[in-house]
Amino acid sequence: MKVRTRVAPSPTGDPHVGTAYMALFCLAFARQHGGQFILRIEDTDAARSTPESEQQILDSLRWLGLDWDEGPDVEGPFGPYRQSERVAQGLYQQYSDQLIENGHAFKCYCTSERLDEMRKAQTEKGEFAKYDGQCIHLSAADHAEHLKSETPFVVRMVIPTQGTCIVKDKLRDDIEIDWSQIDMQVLLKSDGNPTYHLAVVVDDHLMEITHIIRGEEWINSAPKHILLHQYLGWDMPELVHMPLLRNPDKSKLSKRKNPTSILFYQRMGFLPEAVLNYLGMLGWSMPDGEEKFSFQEMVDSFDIDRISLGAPVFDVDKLTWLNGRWLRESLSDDEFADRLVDWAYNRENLLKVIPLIRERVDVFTELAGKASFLLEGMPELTEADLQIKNLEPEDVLKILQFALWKSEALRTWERDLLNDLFMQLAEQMDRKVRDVLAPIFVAIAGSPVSPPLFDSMAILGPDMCRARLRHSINILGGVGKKKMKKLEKEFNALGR
RNA sequence: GUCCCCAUCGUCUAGAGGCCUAGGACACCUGGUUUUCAUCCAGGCAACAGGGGUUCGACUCCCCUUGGGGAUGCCA
Repeated sequence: MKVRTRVAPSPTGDPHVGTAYMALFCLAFARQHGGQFILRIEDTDAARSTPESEQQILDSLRWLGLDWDEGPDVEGPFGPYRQSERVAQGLYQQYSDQLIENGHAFKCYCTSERLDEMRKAQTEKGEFAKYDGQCIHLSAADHAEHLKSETPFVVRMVIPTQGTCIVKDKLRDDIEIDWSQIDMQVLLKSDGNPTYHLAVVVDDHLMEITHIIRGEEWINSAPKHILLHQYLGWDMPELVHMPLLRNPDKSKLSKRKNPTSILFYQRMGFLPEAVLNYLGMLGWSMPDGEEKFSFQEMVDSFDIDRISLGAPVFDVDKLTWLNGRWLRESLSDDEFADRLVDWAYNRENLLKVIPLIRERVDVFTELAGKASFLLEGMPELTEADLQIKNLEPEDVLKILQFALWKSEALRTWERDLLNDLFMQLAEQMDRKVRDVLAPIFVAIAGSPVSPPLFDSMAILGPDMCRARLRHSINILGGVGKKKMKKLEKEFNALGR
């Protein structure tokens, strides 16, 4: 059997290190067995998917060297590799129809209001919230009537009313999940797009995926996937559920608490081989215990049974140490110079910076000091640096937190949009623009005197800016749980 | 609430019943090398969540408790 693995990110935000983590193990496993690794774009959520995000995912996985054998930009025999294009071919519709025909799925006309109420009532009774099956009993006449009145509908899958599903996972004992705990999953949304559950099953089968390596968060939906394979008469691929990367507080790694974007680590000046090495040592180890290893070395000694199931905390300190080793031990001076130029010390990057700096210098020697913040990581700040004229320390903290939230909501990171965003914030907070911007200047530029803020932020990019805002918030002692709730309330009251 | 997964130093991990007085690494502390700093070297601190079994013998196997996490969407 030829091994084929896949990673299937949805292009709905920044390229996540979790995606790279899964891709790394998929690739390592595939390479170890002389198999193939496929990149598939799961853009069935029309409202949230963007082409920019897709491009970033492609770029950052490629930056890491996680090259795919087939994907949206690499021709392959099982294309297209973008689900939206597969939707256009009517691929999922066809299987959805087949499932309905065979009595494995049904059309459901229930409104979201009714479903909300139903779930609420079930939860209150201490039950597992799931669809109550109302539309499963509809007669042919009922369906005809709905068809005539063009009632929007979804397609749901039929779930056994009793018994247990056994989920086989290569890394753990058999998992038993009662069918009563499985909802009659929507397969086709009312807009005609498939949900993840239908799309993943159809595509994995059609693309001849043999091993599904994915996050632990999917264990509970595995029964749906197994059942769909049965309904369609297909063989189920082998399952490997990887542990989830965690924040220092052990919750699932999230951008609210940590920089999660691969772009951030690139921007911070990490080497791709070090990042990959670090991801590889989370949940996996070399047989001889060596911590520094290249991807090829990982493949050469790869053994899926050496994956440990405890949830690893993503520790930037250790990544930094490892990156230092790569820098010192694996690069010649020549290569070091080349990498540095590739990274940021190049003409293209300089041309972004010069327009902001040239008016502010008289001789070249002044340049480094004024532009350094654009090439640095976290600015070195103390609490004293964040004492701002006209503002109480509480206000500074609040402004920074609000700025962070505002910036998290921003979809496209551009100068003018940033400008609008913070003008709006000042207005909503009923404060002078200058006062609101002052702490943000310090947090971003490391000094109250700096080139224009929004241009600088645009150059630094969203991840670096968010990280710096968070950095300053932490310097001020951070925001406790209680205070966070209060601030959140206040923030939401600002309106949009 | 219900279901599922997981559990070794603060963090990443080694450990497949006796090799464990639990090993390595990051972080931290101490000392050495270095004009300084960094690197490097040497050393130190620090863990088997708790309770029951099984066994001649449990970090390792089983059960319970606790803790953490996840799922519970017309998001993936």
